This record gives sequence, structure tokens and C-alpha cells, in this order.
Amino acid sequence: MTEGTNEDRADALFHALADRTRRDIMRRVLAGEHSVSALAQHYDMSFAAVQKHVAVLERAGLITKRRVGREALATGDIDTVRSVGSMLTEIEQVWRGRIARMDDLLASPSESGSSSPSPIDTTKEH
Amino acid sequence: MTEGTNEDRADALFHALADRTRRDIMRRVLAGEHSVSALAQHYDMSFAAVQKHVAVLERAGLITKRRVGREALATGDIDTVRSVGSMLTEIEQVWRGRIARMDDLLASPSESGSSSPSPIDTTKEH
DNA sequence: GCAACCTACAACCAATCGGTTGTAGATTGT
DNA sequence: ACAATCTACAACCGATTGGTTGTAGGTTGC
Repeated sequence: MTEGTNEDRADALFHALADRTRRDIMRRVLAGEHSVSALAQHYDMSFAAVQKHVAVLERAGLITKRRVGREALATGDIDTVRSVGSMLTEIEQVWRGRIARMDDLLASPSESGSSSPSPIDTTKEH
Repeated sequence: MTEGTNEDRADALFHALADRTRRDIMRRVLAGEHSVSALAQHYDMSFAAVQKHVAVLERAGLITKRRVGREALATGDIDTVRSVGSMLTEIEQVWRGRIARMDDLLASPSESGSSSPSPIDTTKEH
């Protein structure tokens, strides 16, 4: 079904969260199920506009819609929200690597190369 | 100086991270200082394009530039990255609230209203 | 049956985005 | 002095975004 790179997913997720209306919708649908029209009542824009925002969130996997009667009830997907957090900590991990290397440098100023070969290219090359 | 709502900050931060080139730049500048031209060498686009990406990240507060000689050395701001994580956990917090309310409902099915008045509006209103 | 409601989607529009090229200024090395 | 390098920014362009209105179809209640 939804094929795509991890980077594609990250693009879609961060983009989906880069709009205050969509973030507000996320808070509401994480608190509980809401129909699209119920969501739309809270915003000063057309129903179609809110529907588009919901579609963006749904395409990113941040919410799922369940059809009951004539209503489409949207629920927030907490696991997907957490996966965004994982992407951030993965980026923070790179920073931890820098600190570890700095510690190495302070601990053993004798050898030019560190004892453990770093998996990250640190050359400044300028 | 940089006035703006928290929501404005969130808009800028998520938007800045919603591009794979900018995320890659973030990983590099979190690992260590890099000049803009050194960063540009890694991407299949013009120097000016990379410079714009760096500017977006800088405006969002995700990196800071330090001028040394003719070079502009960019460093990743780990605290700002973590503040994005905080925004996410703040959103997750809303979800925890839902679960807590569900637990309340299961624990005391006698009273119609919960004992602690919820700070979040849970009415479905449809 | 039919009016009211909810959803979906198309078509359009101004603004923004991500890229380009070009120009100009400051710094460096020889 | 001068060529090479690094940065900054303006102007432009096609694609995307976030909004609008309009149209159409399924569901509900009377």
C-alpha cells in the first residue's frame, strides 16, 4: 500500500505538523473521536478547508478515519506521533556522538586516531 | 528581537524540519561545525540553494552561525531540537488525558460526571 | 418523499517554496 | 596587486500550499 522512503515519511509527517490548524486538529482527535464537521465548527474557515487539513493528516498516517453512517469519525494515531519523536531523538543521537568524540579527545590526547572507529564522518573539509 | 507566538515558533520549526536536505544539514551541524560551502559540497544543488536552507534553519533557531574570516561556520542548536520534542510530548499529553478519562469511566461507572473536572473539552457536539 | 445534513472532490486563486542564475562585497594566499 | 574563495542577496520560475466556491452523492429524520 503506502510505499515510500523513510525520508518521504519524515517529509510528510513534519509537513503535516507544520500548520497550527492541523496541530490543533491533532490535539482534538487525540483527545477523542470527532467527525470532520464537528472539527470544522472550531475554525474560521470553510468546511472544505478543514477537510483538506484532515486529509493531509490522514495521508501522513497521523489520523485514521472510520465511517459510521454519514459521518467520518477521525481519531489521532498516537504511535505515529511518537514515531516523529523517534526521528528527532535519532537526530539528537548524532549530537551525542559529537560529545562522545569530544570526551574521547580529552581522555586520550596521545593517539591521533580514536580507539573506536567512528561511524560518522567528522572531517571538516574546508 | 524575534517576537512571535509559540505557534509561530512551532510553524517555523516543523516547517524547517519538513525537508530532507535541511534534516541532513541538521545532522551534519549537530555532529560539528561546518562552513556553508563545506555543507554545499554534499548536495546536488547550487550553493545559493544550500545557503537558503541554512537560512531557514537559522531563522527557526535550529542552527547558529559564527563568522570567522570569510567563512560562516554553522552549528546545530541541540536545545531547539529538543524543544520540538517537547512540543510533541505536549501533544501526546492530550492523548494521555484521554486514556486517564477512559480509566476514570471504567473505575467509577456510578457518577455521570468525573470527580476531577477535566481541563479539556471532551464534548463530541455532533 | 423530501428536506437537512455530512462528506468528497473538482476547479480556481494568491502566496509561498525550492530551486536557478547573476551580481557584489569581504577575506585569503601568493 | 590580483586571482581565488566564501558569503549574501536579488530576481526570476515552476510547483506546491492553503484557502475559496460549487457540485454531487450517501444518510438521516420527519
